[in-house]
Amino acid sequence: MSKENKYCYDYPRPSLTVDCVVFGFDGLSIKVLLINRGVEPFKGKWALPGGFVRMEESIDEAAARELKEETSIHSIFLEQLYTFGAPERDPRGRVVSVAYFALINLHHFNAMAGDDAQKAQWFSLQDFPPLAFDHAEILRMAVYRLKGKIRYQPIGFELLPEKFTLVQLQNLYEAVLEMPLDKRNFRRKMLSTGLLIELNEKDMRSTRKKAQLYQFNQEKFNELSKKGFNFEI
Amino acid sequence: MSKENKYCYDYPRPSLTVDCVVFGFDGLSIKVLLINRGVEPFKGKWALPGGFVRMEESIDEAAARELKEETSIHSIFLEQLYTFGAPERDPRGRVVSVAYFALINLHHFNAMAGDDAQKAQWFSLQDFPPLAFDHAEILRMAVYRLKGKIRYQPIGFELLPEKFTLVQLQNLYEAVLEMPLDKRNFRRKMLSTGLLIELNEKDMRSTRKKAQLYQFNQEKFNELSKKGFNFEI
DNA sequence: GTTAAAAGTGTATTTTGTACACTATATTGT
DNA sequence: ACAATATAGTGTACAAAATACACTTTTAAC
Repeated sequence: MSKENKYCYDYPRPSLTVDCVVFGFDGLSIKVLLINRGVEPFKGKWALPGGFVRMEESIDEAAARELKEETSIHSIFLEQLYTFGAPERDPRGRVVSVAYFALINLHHFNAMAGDDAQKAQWFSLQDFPPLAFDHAEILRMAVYRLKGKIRYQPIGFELLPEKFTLVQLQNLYEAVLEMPLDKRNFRRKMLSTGLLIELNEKDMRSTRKKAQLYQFNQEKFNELSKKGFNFEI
Repeated sequence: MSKENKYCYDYPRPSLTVDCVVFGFDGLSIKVLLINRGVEPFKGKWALPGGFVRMEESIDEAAARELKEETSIHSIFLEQLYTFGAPERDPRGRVVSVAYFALINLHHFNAMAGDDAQKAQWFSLQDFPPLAFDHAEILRMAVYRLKGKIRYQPIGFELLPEKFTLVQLQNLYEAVLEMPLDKRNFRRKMLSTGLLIELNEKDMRSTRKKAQLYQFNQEKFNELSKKGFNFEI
């Protein structure tokens, strides 16, 4: 059981895995990253990146490690979602899985993963293949969490490049919430949080009018959070 | 690993436990139910009720079973909170624990548990003993969840008897949120949800003016929830 | 019947949310 | 060079919700 085995109870026990729901945003819609399984069970099927938790690592560490091993993704927003433990969820036997919820911006992903992760592919949330195990249920819960959380935590910025325009930010919110938002009201509300740094630059990618660039003010958010400030959009 | 062992991977694996944070309300303050441990490690210390997950049961079932075994409590509000998996959280070795979050009203508890659960005791959240393992951290997260959730989900009713007065309900909210609330605003807001059934009875326990009794309208809440209604206090 | 304890009630003000349409700027095409 | 076009950016009126605030009613105890 462990080096310090004073009170060992050797009950039969479930295996423990982690599974990561990684969301990305391409400017138009939210995508989820799936892996084509190379081994049985569900060989050839699409699944969430994940794997077994090792004895010496925390489950947070296991999630980060598996994500890196399977997709080359590292150093991104990653938090625990929910633990799935129905007895028959895995045909290999009793496997309990701690699901994680991750956000990445696709430019960051392309830089990091490159052609490294051939088995990984982004899928639209409106149109994705059948998933292995109970991963469809995990994905459903992750989408629900994302929709809920983006309204009261400034996590949307994790899905955008460091410098972004208000139009990009609004497109992101509209994609996540699956509803149109009023441009003027959205801008007023977002700017009134005081969490956007207005940069001395314009967005050079546009072929039309250049948009103002902003950056998320993480320090200010941390500071305000301590004082009980609540982000709400 | 299991009867159907086609793809068995026999990695060393963590043990899996469940721990339940049970909250009760005595009319004045929120209490948490703790168990005095009869066995090592932490023998004689106070801990959250919980125990090992069995091979054939889901983790939800394990939480309900352990709660019943250790405190005689059954059929109460019980939902998953978070999974704790730091490698050194248990001196017995690698033990990952799925924490649950439960609400019960104390009259219900007394009827159910009676003198059965001598080892169990209610403690104030302001003044509780040192806890075994990382249970203080689990409790901290449960309190945080309770405070957050009571504002956007009608879970407070789980802590009250079936029939309650608005004064009782307000006292509960004030105890959970640790802040005074305005009586008239609270009543208006609560009644405007349409989720309270006004009963044709008065509270007979008071020796002064009798208060109107209400009951939570679960069916109406279910119905409204389907239509995207949001409870908010 | 006076007192005391607890329940119950309404309004004015401030803040926040919502609905809504045009102007400004930079590039493209002629 | 100028007209057309695509995108960014801007303000106000109205409705709804949150907040602040103090007295009256009821019932039992004495």
